[in-house]
Amino acid sequence: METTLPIAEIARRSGVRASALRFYEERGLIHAERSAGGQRRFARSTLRRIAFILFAQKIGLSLEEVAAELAKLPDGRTPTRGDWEQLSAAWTARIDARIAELERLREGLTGCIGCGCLSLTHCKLTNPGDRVGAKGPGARFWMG
Amino acid sequence: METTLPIAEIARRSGVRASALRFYEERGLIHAERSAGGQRRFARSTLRRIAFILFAQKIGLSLEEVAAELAKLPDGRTPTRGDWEQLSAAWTARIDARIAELERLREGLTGCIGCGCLSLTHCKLTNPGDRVGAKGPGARFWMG
DNA sequence: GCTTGACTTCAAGTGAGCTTGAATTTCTAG
DNA sequence: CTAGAAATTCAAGCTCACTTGAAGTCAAGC
Repeated sequence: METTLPIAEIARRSGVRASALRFYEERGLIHAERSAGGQRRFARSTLRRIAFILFAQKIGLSLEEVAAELAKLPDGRTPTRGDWEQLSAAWTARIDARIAELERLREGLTGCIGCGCLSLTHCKLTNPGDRVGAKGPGARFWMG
Repeated sequence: METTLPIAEIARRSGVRASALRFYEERGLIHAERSAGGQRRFARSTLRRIAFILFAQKIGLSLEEVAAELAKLPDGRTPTRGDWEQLSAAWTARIDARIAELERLREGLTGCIGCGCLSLTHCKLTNPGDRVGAKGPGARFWMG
């Protein structure tokens, strides 16, 4: 059983295109040994790293943020389950925050439709005379 | 009380930069009358339209999708509260779906860490011999 | 009338996250 | 050994959602 995998195999198993894998390597997100002829040879553990990247992207991290997270992994050894869990633990909060935001938006949608912004009747009452116009400049105060 | 507002005023009240407002107009998301000299004059109701755009973006719609939604509004008259509610009603489902996805991701994070992808111990048991590799090609089957 | 600031258009630039194409080299099966 | 599949690098291109800059016009106060 070979210990390393060529790029096409990693691409096939992860569902991530080879061009993207090269891009990730360039950005330092993954690493590959090289064959005698200079072709990439990925460790099996790279698959988990890629899974982590996809996961992180799904919950809204940029590649740069993912790189920062992955940089926290131990250098010498293959990461353990504990290593991964430590990395991902902090994300629960992030997911919760995003869920809370979406719930807030849904509230706005069914109720006031985003009080102070989208309502036609209610918010005219609470905000007579287009008072928001007097608040001065400020970026995107409607939505944060 | 003037019935229309210049671009800077709309920018100030909405928190959206003038360049973005011009961009939105170009894409047909908002509309402006023109002064004798060719300057944009926005109706007050444009503010609500912009709020709608920001709201839609927050829940993940592209500008193109927002344009499609806004195209459903009645042409002749200023949209009523009912018009807006009708537009935004369908989004509750979308928000719910996104929340459900995030909850699923959170599950994977605390439990198996995305079974079939991130676990080290458990998924080796349920998926011995790297079976995922035998499933053939397919894009991003890990995360959908 | 003049100055100043707000506004105009149009083209080009930005950044994230890749993809595509060209020219070339390496690997593998027969 | 050879054909052809798979890999390489490098530069350029793409989508989205804007921003920036240049060059010029409009509007309002003195």
